[in-house]
Amino acid sequence: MPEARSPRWLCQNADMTESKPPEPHDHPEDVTQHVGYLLKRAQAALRGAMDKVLREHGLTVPQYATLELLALHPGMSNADLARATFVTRQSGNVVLRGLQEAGLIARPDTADHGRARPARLTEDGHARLAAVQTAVYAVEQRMVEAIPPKRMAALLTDLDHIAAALEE
Amino acid sequence: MPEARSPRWLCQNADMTESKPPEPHDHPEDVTQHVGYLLKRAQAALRGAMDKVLREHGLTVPQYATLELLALHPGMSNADLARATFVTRQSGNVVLRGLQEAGLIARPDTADHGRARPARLTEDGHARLAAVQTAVYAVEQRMVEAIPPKRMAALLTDLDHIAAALEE
DNA sequence: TCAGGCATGTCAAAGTCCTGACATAAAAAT
DNA sequence: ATTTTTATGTCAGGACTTTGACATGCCTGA
Repeated sequence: MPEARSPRWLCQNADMTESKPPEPHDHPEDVTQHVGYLLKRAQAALRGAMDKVLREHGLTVPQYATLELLALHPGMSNADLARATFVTRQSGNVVLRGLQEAGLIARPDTADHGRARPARLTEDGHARLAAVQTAVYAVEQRMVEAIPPKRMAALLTDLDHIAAALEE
Repeated sequence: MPEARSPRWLCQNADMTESKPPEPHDHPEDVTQHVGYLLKRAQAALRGAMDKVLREHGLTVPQYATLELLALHPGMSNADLARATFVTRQSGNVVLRGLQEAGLIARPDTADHGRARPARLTEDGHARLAAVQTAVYAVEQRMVEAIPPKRMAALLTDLDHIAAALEE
């Protein structure tokens, strides 16, 4: 018997009279069972947990993501980072500026090639990132432990395929 | 051989010199391979596709979600809907007000029990929802087709477990 | 060569959402 | 019965993000 996957916090004033028939896959009329809804739910939970952890270190989620990406790929430009963190260039710009004012990243005032100004972590940036990573990785660990190890690889590829299918 | 899962739009100015060693699971240093990142990527892609489709019908994503939930569970209150759509009560309130001004939902001016005012779809609300559903379900279909049917159930439960693990 | 296309960085305005706070009403605890 | 706790709706303020627009610098093709 499949256990109830519906969150039970929407049962307050609503009439839950009709019980869901099994309706195995394809198009269950219960929206909370759709892939999109579950995806959003998981992402919202992750966002909340990340926010909570990062706030103690004075960082926002996009700021942390930028730090992590710059540690892996030094020299990324604002546009690169914006695409990679799924925000607009404009938002990425304010993120970068905040990071720069905080002294965590540095980028040349003038671009030698094109207009892109490659950003890099400062000493403080590396230190701040290292300090945050333990806390963030603990959150990720909670996620990893929530799913059977055998299915991890499949989950990653499925998520990747979903993203690819929706990005055209 | 595992195909490259890294998006290649971050290879502009960054130095991609060091090639990632396989490092099967657990803690790959490439952040774009972490569960959290893939999750965010998939959700961002979904959000974008939904936005694009819903704009043609004059609805935002939270508004559509509210309509869908009200169709399934008439009588949900603002707080109920806010929780179910993963926004704050305040944001949920403006969503509901917009829907009410558009004549898609109706709720009593006075609460008979407590302060909660149960909301319901109007005739126009049902019609608008039906008009949008075909377009939205087409998007969902692209997602569903992107993953092997055998893994669908596992994916849903995995996403559910992830959300549950992060919500405490 | 040079004209168009394309990518990037940035500005201004608007929109969206959240945090913090308060008042009210039901439920629970004392 | 009174107090405390919890839940809801709402207001004001601010933080963040997006849309739209413009200027600049490569790059490709005629």
